[in-house]
Amino acid sequence: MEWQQLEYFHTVARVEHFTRAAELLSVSQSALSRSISKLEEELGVKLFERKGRGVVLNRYGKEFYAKTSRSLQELAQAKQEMIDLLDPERGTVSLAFLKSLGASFVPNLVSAFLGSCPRVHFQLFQNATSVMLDQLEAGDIDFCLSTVTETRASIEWQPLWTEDIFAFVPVGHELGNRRQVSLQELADSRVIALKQGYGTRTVMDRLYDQAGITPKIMFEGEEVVTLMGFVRAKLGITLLPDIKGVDMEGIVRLPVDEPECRRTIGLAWNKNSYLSPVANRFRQFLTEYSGGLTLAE
DNA sequence: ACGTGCCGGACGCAGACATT
DNA sequence: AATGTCTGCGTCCGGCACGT
Repeated sequence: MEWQQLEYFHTVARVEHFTRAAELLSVSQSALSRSISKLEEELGVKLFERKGRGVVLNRYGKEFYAKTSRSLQELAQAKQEMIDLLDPERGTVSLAFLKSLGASFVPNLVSAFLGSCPRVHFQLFQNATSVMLDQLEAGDIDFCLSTVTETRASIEWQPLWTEDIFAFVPVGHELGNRRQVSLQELADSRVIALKQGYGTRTVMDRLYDQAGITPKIMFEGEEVVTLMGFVRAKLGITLLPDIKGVDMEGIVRLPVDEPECRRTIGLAWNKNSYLSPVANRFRQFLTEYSGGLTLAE
């Protein structure tokens, strides 16, 4: 049984006329007649009563029509969803990103993209970098916007920009009045860190390793706001990029001069997965958008 | 008798598949 | 890769049934 046969059958059933149905379907009347005959033969039952100059569904035809209607609707809907998904003006982009980019960068990025493609739908996720890369490998998302750390065989990274990482210490800390510090000078301070798996945590671990220091990790968290709360409560220091929208009361931000503390933010995608036209368009847009930001800074 | 509509045979074309 | 064969689906056209 073919999808086309069902489409022919439903058209004839609706208009109750072979010739008019054939016109609607852009086939000859005889071709339509044969197609319906073949369907009836396959089902082993006649579906139409030949009545005068037209045809009407018999009780078997009515039954078959009712049972196949939902399937046809679902197929038509699935077809339309595929068309929408692939339409660069209307598709869906699924993007996972770092929580630290959720305060302003990603909202502004999405807003700017929707300015040129208002009908595009976004699916947004926030997770640790390793989780997002797992999602990419599984084909659950199109892109991951994160700290460039892990390299995996199936993942392609496009670095977008680099940003400084600062030491955040509580007001009253012994180095709180310094204009800049080295990581070595912070070696004795207890550390409030992001959990393992977060890209920025990986960067932090590498920096401490580079400085030959084993960090005294006092607390591991998932939210920047929580980490800052612990710092404010004088429970330790943390290393993070300068994140907009975080309450800095009771906290001092210190540039770190040794070792060079920076992280690279990049866009990752699965090079073995199909990227829809709208996803490709978004990637191109993001490249230009982040390039403009870098120039502006 | 004529017009209209369905059916079915003949034939052509294109794609799938097997063979060389 | 080229060629031959098979198969499915299309059109064309004549036959038949039925309504006016």
